[in-house]
Amino acid sequence: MAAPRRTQQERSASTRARLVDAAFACLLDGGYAATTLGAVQQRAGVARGTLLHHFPTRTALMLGVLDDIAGRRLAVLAAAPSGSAGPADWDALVDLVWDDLRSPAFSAALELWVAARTDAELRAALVPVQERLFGTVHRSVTALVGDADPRVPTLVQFSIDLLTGSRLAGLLEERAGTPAIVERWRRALPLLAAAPDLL
Amino acid sequence: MAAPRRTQQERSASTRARLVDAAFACLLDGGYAATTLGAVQQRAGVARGTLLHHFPTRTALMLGVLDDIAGRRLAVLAAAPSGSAGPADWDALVDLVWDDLRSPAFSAALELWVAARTDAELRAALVPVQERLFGTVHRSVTALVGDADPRVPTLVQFSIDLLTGSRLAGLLEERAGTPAIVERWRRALPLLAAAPDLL
DNA sequence: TACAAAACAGTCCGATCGGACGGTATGTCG
DNA sequence: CGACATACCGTCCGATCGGACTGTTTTGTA
Repeated sequence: MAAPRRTQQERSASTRARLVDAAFACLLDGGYAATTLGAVQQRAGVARGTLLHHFPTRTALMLGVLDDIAGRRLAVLAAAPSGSAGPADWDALVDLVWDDLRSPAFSAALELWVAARTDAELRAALVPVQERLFGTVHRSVTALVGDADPRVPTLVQFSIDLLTGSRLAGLLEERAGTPAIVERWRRALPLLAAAPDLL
Repeated sequence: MAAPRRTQQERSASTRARLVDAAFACLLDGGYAATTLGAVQQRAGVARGTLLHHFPTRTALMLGVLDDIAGRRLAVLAAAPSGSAGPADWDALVDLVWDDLRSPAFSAALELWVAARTDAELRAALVPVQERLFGTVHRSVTALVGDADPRVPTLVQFSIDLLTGSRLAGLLEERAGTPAIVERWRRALPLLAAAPDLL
């Protein structure tokens, strides 16, 4: 063993991380239903009892994954360059959102999301996270573009929703036209930003 | 019994329909995982053997539901008024898509969709249906708007994707700002349609 | 009216699920 | 160093899953 001495906190955190990572991986390539205690346990190289020690129920494990995903997405946003005070950088906005949507985290989050629709406990935990995430995304992305214009929030929401829908349509199989759509939306954004009579 | 005489085909079709409806309902309020043979059987008021007689496997049952959903959505599109040759009716486009997205069929389809990401057999059956559906939606909706302008397909795709993303965000809990976003997109569409330099 | 086929019914089975539990090793602190 | 807490481990259990199976009723045909 290369780790001769580790504090309890280190041991615990390390195992927890391994479990969350394993669950995330299971979620990604097997979906919510296939993310069973056995599969996660095996993937993490950990005994059954260990898993249930850190996460007393399956839902608790899912919430752990959720926190992890949310944390990572928030970290990405925090690392994004905040408003350069220059002209609204719509390209950067599209890049930021689009990259996020194409990350594995989105697929895993989608699994949890859809599962939460019919699982009260999961939904109860997911809704606040979602709101916090939406709020932060919106704030972070608005900072990228500037908020002098009252139309900015609307255009940001347009972009998020449009790209999300686009990503969802390409979930099963890459849609041929998607890159073109994203590219055209890039060009459409400044037009709308300049349009005088858009509320 | 009010049905004194029914041909085999009628009986069979009726039971099949009951099974599909029951599976659809299960999918809707329990999700994919909770749509078990037992639940469907019980909901349809049918014995186990009957279910497996009509649908030899669970996946076959899901494919039955898929066909049903696809058929209904296609029927709605077929019933939509085709191009009145008047000026592009963007409002009708938004209505058509938005109504479809808010129907229960969308939630059920989403369950199948997400499940298909990690289920090869389901995906193999879903991808062609999806393409046919997308194509028909696009064609039907384009007919509603007219295709004189080469920018129309892009704007149609923009609308579908944007509304889809908006709907997804409101899946767990109605997002407060969603109606406003839809309303603003209604106003944005003609602006983009009139913009000269949008490819 | 006799009979084959198809719809329908109910029971059974191996596999697997989430989770409970008691026991062991490993850090932590008086 | 000894008592304690916490991380880790492996086995067991009731419930439930998908689906195989055999028998019964209903229907169309000869």
